[in-house]
Amino acid sequence: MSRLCHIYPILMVRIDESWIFIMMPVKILMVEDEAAIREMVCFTITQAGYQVFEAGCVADARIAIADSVPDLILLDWMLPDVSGIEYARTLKKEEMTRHIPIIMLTARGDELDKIRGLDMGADDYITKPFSVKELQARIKAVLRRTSPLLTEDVIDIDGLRLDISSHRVTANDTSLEMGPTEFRLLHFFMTHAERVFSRGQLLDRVWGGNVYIDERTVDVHIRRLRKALESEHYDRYVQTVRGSGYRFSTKV
Amino acid sequence: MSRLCHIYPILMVRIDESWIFIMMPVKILMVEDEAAIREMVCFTITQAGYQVFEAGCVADARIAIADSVPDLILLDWMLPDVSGIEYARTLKKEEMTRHIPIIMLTARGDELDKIRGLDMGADDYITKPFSVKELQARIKAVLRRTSPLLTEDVIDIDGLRLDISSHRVTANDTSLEMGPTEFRLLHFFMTHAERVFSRGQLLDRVWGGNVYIDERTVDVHIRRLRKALESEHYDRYVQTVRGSGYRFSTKV
DNA sequence: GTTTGATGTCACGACTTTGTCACATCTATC
DNA sequence: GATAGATGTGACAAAGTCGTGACATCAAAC
Repeated sequence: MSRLCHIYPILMVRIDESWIFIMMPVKILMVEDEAAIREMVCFTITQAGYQVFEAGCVADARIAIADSVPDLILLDWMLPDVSGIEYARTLKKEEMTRHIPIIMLTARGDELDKIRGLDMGADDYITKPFSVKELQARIKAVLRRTSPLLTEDVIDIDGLRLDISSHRVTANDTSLEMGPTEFRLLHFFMTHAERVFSRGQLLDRVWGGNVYIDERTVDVHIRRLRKALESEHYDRYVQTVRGSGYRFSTKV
Repeated sequence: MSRLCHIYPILMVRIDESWIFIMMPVKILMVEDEAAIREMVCFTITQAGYQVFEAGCVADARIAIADSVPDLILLDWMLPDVSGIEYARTLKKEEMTRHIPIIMLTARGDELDKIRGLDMGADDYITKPFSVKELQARIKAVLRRTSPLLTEDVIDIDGLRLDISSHRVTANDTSLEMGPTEFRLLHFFMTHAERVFSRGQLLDRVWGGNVYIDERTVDVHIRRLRKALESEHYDRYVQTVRGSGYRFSTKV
């Protein structure tokens, strides 16, 4: 049990006396300088079953994202170094981060219209102070709108079907055999299709982070995944992006 | 009585002067903050032969579900922390819980349409106050509709037949001998086919939970079950999913 | 009291998975 | 086309996972 937690991306949430385990958790990055709000938000979204990591300023956020791409960013608009608005624009322009949904946190309601007017590409806005319920609701709504596959039990992309509850991968009704790591890797790819991930980011999201593994190991597992998919010619979906990493894509 | 209830998922129900034993009871989680209603519903559905566990709020419900996945959830729509509607939506999106049928409890009839309009994925609705018989009927109906095998007395999957009342397993009219634990294990598998269960989950559902047993014991009983099934070549339905657990499946 | 059958634990061996490495192949650039 | 850097590929040892038979214990039945 403890071993699993180290090796696999399982989130353990302690609530009172018992532990909850979450497979392949959704990662949320919170960028906020006020420690009090950070703590409150952190608690809230951990309770809701997400994995959170925090940054107090844009510089820290950049470092955090380089290590691990989040599935959603909560971004305060007043930050010590760069304004949240500017940073959101930057994120939406860069290839690596443009797909990540952003929820902006604003201090007062009357700023909301001003910020909205600036249109820096955020997917939703929430004004402080907000209730726990409101935040959870907005996170869920944004994730459902922008990344519907994240919470699906059966993911079917162009005939390649991954079923989590029966732990099976089928291609045009042919069952495909693969190891646990390849299964997790494919799951991550299918829930994050059309996006490029570096080896380090894949190690973080598929292997669970905090693991010191040679990045070239990812290459080998990519190879094994391709081998598992090649009998039904789905290996062409696992694409190499030279100099950057890998991508799962149905195009080309 | 107390020992039986702890070690095995056997429910003892007293009717008049005699005890009735129910194998592998259906687990129902009730989420409701009013203690009076909770008590009444608890009594009602225990009488009907189900096993109930209660939660006063959504936070408690989460803990309860993490320990043991129920077969049905009775969900009040007004709860202290998160509204029942929101929680129902959450449950229906997460892979672990999406297949669990939900019956919503509403305080007054005139709210019913409003709630129904929100369509949070509940399988049925019932308005307070309700009669004992009505609740029992709806539970039965929902279970029959969503998990037909759970309420069956005889389950037949591809020639493998399990008869609960006569406590017998036959394969193509050949009687198969197995121990009580293997029988319960097979029953659980056949009512939850095509899904992978970890050793911990099997211990919880087949052994009755709250028991500190070495997880490897599950392996041994899987072995005994396979041995019992192998004469008629049904052992191939009991499949190992490396790194995850076991699955009962007619495929491959 | 003895027998019988069921059950949980253990030890051993077979098998699978996994990270690393060495070498082959490819690609961009000069 | 020569070069350097990046990626693909097969092999391997170590670690992990699972199957299997044996055994001690316990409770019920005789």
